[in-house]
This record gives sequence, C-alpha cells and structure tokens, in this order.
Amino acid sequence: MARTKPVKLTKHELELMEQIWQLGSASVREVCESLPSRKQPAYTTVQTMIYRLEEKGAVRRAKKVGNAHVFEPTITRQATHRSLVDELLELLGGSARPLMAHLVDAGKLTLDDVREVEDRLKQLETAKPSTKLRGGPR
Amino acid sequence: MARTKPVKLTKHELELMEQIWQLGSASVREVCESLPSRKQPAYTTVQTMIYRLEEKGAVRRAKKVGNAHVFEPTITRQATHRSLVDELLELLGGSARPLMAHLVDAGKLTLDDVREVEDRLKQLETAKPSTKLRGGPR
DNA sequence: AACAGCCTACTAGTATCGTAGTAGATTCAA
DNA sequence: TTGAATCTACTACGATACTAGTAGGCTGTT
Repeated sequence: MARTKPVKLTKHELELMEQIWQLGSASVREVCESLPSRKQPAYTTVQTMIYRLEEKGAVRRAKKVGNAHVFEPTITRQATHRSLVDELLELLGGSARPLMAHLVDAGKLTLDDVREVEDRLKQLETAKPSTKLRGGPR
Repeated sequence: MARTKPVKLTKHELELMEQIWQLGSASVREVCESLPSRKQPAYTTVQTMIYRLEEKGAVRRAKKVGNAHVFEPTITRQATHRSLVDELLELLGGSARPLMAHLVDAGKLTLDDVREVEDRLKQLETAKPSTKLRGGPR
C-alpha cells in the first residue's frame, strides 16, 4: 500500500487545513474569512501559510477563479487526525491506556462514549478477528 | 487553585524529561547516558536542552555533586502527559469520540482496555457524581 | 482607457529548536 | 602541585514557523 509519509503540520497549519476541509476547496481569501475573527491574521500571513501547506503537500492548486488560485486538500482530515493520534500515542509510550485514563480524569469520556466504542470493538472482533493486521504494534 | 500554565515542550525535550522523571533527578551526564544510544546527541546538546527546560520551568537545579548540577523535575509526568492529551483533544475538535475511533482503527484499543475504562467510569459516576467539577468543558 | 482593488510572488524580521563548539573554571588523581 | 578530565556558561548556525510588508500583475468598472 502506498503509505505516504504523513505530512507534519503545525497547530496553525492544522487550523487552516480545518477550514479548507470544511470548505472543500478555497482561495486564500476564503480561508481568511472563514477563520474566527479572534485569530484572523493578515491576508498575506494566511497566504504564506497556505503556500507552505502546498510545499508540504497538504494542498494543491486546483483551479483559478479570476486571477486567484483555489486550493484543495491533498490529504484527508481522517488520515491527518490519525497520525496526530499516533504521534501522541508514541509520546505517551505507545499504550492507549494512560491516554484513556487521562481522558477519564479530564471528564472527557462518558459512559456512553465508552459503550459505543465497546460495541464497535465487539463488532470488529467478531466480524473480523484479523484486526491485528491493521496498525497493530509497530 | 494555582493552575500553572502548562509548560510547552517539544518532542525532544519530552524525551529528556522522560529520562529525568525516570531517574528522579539527574545531571547532564546522567541524562546523556540514559538516552538510547541511537539518539545520543553531543553532551553539550543535551546540556543546552536541559538549560532550556530550566528556562521553561520544567526542571530546576536541585544540588551540586562535584561541580556538576543535578536537575530535578518541577513538573510531573502526569500533568505533562495530561496537557498533551488536552492539546490533542483541542486539535481534534474537543470531542473524545473521534480520538477513540482512531485508537480503535489503529488497533490500539482492546476490549479489555475499554472494559477497564468502563469500570473506572462507573466507579466515578456512582461514587462521586460531581465529576464535572474537575476538568469538565472549558 | 484608466483606475481602484484584489491577488500573487517574493522578501524579511523575530522566535524557537536542534545541534554543537569553545573558553575557562573546577576537580581529582598521581 | 600539576595535568587530565569534567563541567559550566556562552556563543553560534541552520532550519522551521509565524508574522507581515512590498512590488507589480490582473481585472472589472466606469
């Protein structure tokens, strides 16, 4: 499988990507305007960051409207979020348990959440006991 | 409550902290030598990073042995890991569900893990329904 | 056609990070 | 006491990130 090395994004870059994912595709101006006004940097700042996203291979120029470029994502939110999780997991020592514990302590996990996950896991394990083949310990 | 603003550490700094936590307290040399040999940078590199950890308020000089400073953590692994989790959660939109989903997809969560968490949650909710007071939504 | 406005491409300053070297102080063993 | 080893404190450099400014090209309206 063509496992493309995950693009490494910063917090701010991620925020821009979030907008672009939301919009499907967007010009610099559109991204600018979609940002919550508290964190709305100068137009050219956003421009620079989008250019960098382009260099990193996170977006590409899809077309032009007028003389403005319209950018579209070349990476999915899914994959990006997933590699964030993977990275954190690595930092925490590779095990999900402490992570879960933190979530619980932070009050971020409800019983409902957990039951949902449990159901999902049960499904996976019965339907497809080969779960280990995907993304198991590396 | 004296909620100290969480210290922001980089990946490498975190690795050093991990060693210092492990050792309880340590000199530059000790940290150096505790690092897995693959990622053992120059002594002065480690020194510089520890100085930076000091500036950031993550460690302090506890005592001297010979003419060498011995550093000790001023932040706990717990709190540090927790703020990492909080940060990720924020990046993912604040909800733990997608995070859990990723863990499941990555095969990082077993049914046992989940059941453990579930038990823990049940305990919390019955014993102390005021969970929301601690670390709820911000 | 001419101008205002928008957009691009480039440049740049400041901060942080990873990396490491050097000079000089300290210490310890012979 | 003196020399080697060790350690500190300082300096430095390249990369990346965040921020934004400027010059000049395109465009759409009058």
